[in-house]
Formats: sequence, C-alpha cells, structure tokens
Amino acid sequence: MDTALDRALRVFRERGYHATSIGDLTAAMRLATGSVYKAFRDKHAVFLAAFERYTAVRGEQTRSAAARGGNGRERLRNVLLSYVEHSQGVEGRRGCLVVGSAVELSAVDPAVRARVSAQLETNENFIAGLIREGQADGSIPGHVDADDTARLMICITQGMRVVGKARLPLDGPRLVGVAMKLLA
Amino acid sequence: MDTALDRALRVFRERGYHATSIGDLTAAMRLATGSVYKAFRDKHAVFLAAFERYTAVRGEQTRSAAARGGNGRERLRNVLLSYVEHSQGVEGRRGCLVVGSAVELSAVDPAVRARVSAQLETNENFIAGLIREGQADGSIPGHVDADDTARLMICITQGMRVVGKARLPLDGPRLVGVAMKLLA
DNA sequence: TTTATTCGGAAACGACCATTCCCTATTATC
DNA sequence: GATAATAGGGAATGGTCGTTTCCGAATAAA
Repeated sequence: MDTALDRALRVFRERGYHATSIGDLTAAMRLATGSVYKAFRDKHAVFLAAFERYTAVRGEQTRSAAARGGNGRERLRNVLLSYVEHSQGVEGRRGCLVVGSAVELSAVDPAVRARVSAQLETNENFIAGLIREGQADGSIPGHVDADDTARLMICITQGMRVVGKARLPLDGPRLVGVAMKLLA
Repeated sequence: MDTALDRALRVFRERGYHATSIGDLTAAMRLATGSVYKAFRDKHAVFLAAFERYTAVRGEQTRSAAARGGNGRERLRNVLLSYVEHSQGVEGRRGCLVVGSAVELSAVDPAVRARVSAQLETNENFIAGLIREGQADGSIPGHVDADDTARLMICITQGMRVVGKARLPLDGPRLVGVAMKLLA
C-alpha cells in the first residue's frame, strides 16, 4: 500500500492535482478504481496522504544531509546543497509537492493551504535552528538575524524548485557558495 | 478586448490553468462561450495570450522600479523590494503566472515551458545587467559574480512568489536587507 | 464441506468539461 | 432603404471526469 502511495505521489508531483485523473492514479498505483476508493475516501484524500508521505520523506532527507556537517555552518551548507541537487535532473523535473500545492491549490483549498504553511514554517524553523547552532559553535557570526535569514533561505529553496521545474541548470557549489554570503 | 484578457489573466493567476473552466473564463471576461472561441482558437490560446500580457505588464513594472534608483545597487534593491511587494497581500495571493505555469504546465506543455524559460532568462539577464551597472558605477564590488548572483536572485524572487501564495507574511525591507548581503 | 466475509476489478452513472454550431442583432455598403 | 457581412450570445454535443455499485474470487470460520 505504501508503494502504491509512492507511485501516486510521483504522478501528483509530475502533473499536479487537477491534471492527474483517477485513471492516471489507478494506472500508476496498479490498482483498480474500486480499490482506490476502498483505501481512500476520494481523490482529495489520496492527495493528502501523498502530501504527508512526501513531507515525511523529504524531512528525513534534509535532516540526514544536515547530519553530515561538523558545525552549524557546514550543516546549513549541506542542506542547501541537498536542495539544489533535488531541484535538478529527473528529481527536479518531477518537482516539489509543497511548491506545487502552494501554487496550484493553496488559494482554493484550505486543508492544503494549512499543510503547506505548516510545512514551510517547519522548514524555516529548522534552518533558523541550524543558524543558531552555528552561532553557538562559532561558525556563524552572532550579528546574523536567524529568523530573517531563514525566511530568505526558504524563498531560495522554494525558488530553486521552481526554476528546476523549468529545467534551467543549477550549479550547486556555485549557487550555494553565493548563498553562504548571507551568513557573513 | 484587452480588458477581457486582463480579467482572464486574473482567473488564471488565481486558480491556475486546469482549474479554470471555460465557464469561469466567460464569467470573468463577461463574454459568451462562442465569443471567446471567436477571439481565440481554444482555451490554450487564451492562456498563452494572458501569459504574454502578464510578462509585458510585469516587465514594465520592474523596469520602472529599477528606474527609481540612482545607481546599480539602488536599482537592484528597488527591483527586489518591488518583488516582495508583489508577493504580498492581494497581489501575492493572486500569484505569479510565470511561477504557476512553471509548476503546473512546464512539465507537460512544451509551448508554455519555452515561454517560462525565456522569461526566467530575461529576468535573470536584467538582474545581471543591474549588477554590472553597479560594478561600473562603483556601488557594487567588482569581485561579485554577476551571473551566479543573478541566478540566485531569480531563485529568491520566484521563491517569494511561492511563499506569498501560501500567505506567509514577508517583510520587504528586512528581507531585502538580508538579500543585499549577496552584493558584498 | 459449507458459510460468511473481505478484497480487488470492471462496468455504469451523473456531472461537467472543452468545443462546435446556429441564431440574432448590429454595422457597413451599395 | 435593402442587403451583405460580422460579431456576439447561447443551446447542443461528444467526451471525460470523479464516484458508486455490483460482481466474482479468495480467505477464514464453523
């Protein structure tokens, strides 16, 4: 069942909510129509479940990227690099479900909007936490405003997903190198 | 006719392509079904015309924001501030059609993808040009890499539209203040 | 072995979509 | 003033959508 949800997730990421039909979903999930409606109340419920799974997986990925850093600054750099990698190539073309939901649904779907906002705030708090860690361990200057910088970095990461979806090439080290000036 | 297109543009920005029906379009444009199909070949053509109009209007807006600056650095700051303003409030909730098209359509619609890529590159070149102007007039250090910084700033601007659509508040002066560190 | 129950599959249904067609005013032309 | 031409409005249409319902197979209980 989780593997079926993963397949649904991929379709939602590629095509968005409205452009994926139940037919697309059943084909991707290798399930019949009735079975999907046995497992989920409706298409919206499938989407919400896929969203939840996506944020869980992505959260784990960025947390593990952060773990590969010796201090706050390195952890933050690794997180940003991880975002660039995920915004490129096949994964980038597939797109970010949070960005997609924000753009396509948050204006008309309160349930989705709430989840998108919560996820953005979670990510922002995570980044702000890394900045404060860096300030505590001396790798980031104390005069950096953690909250403002974190919010700008959220804009950067979400923006990378947008331009990655448009298939513009992104050079990880160069881009992150520039972005790290925000921690000066 | 242009005012009808403006009304269509607003609906496309709010709801995206797939979620706006011909009925939504005719209601917004105050036109009957047949009249829309007299003026445009199909829904896709309406969207493309709206896209073209959107990029023209937005280009004029950011160019005039840039003009209100005495040197390259100030022009760039004004452009960024203008982006934050447009990402907030009613306008922010309405969303950016370039971002929306990139996320919802660029994966499956080559015509849209070409226009989105072209627009992103135009914006990026404009920003890179402002950076070089600043370097020529001495307001921006010469060691700043214009291309890399411009690409990151494109990520920032597109990202602001995403979080603005999700209705997170954005403080213009604070955010831009942090972003200007990229020109150090 | 028989019965009850759960599970997946496929056909059926009503609603709504994009598109086409036709009709009616209104304008321009002679 | 009559007529041709055009623009706009709205009903009709074929197709597809999301959802429901029903049916058969497989499994567990008795």
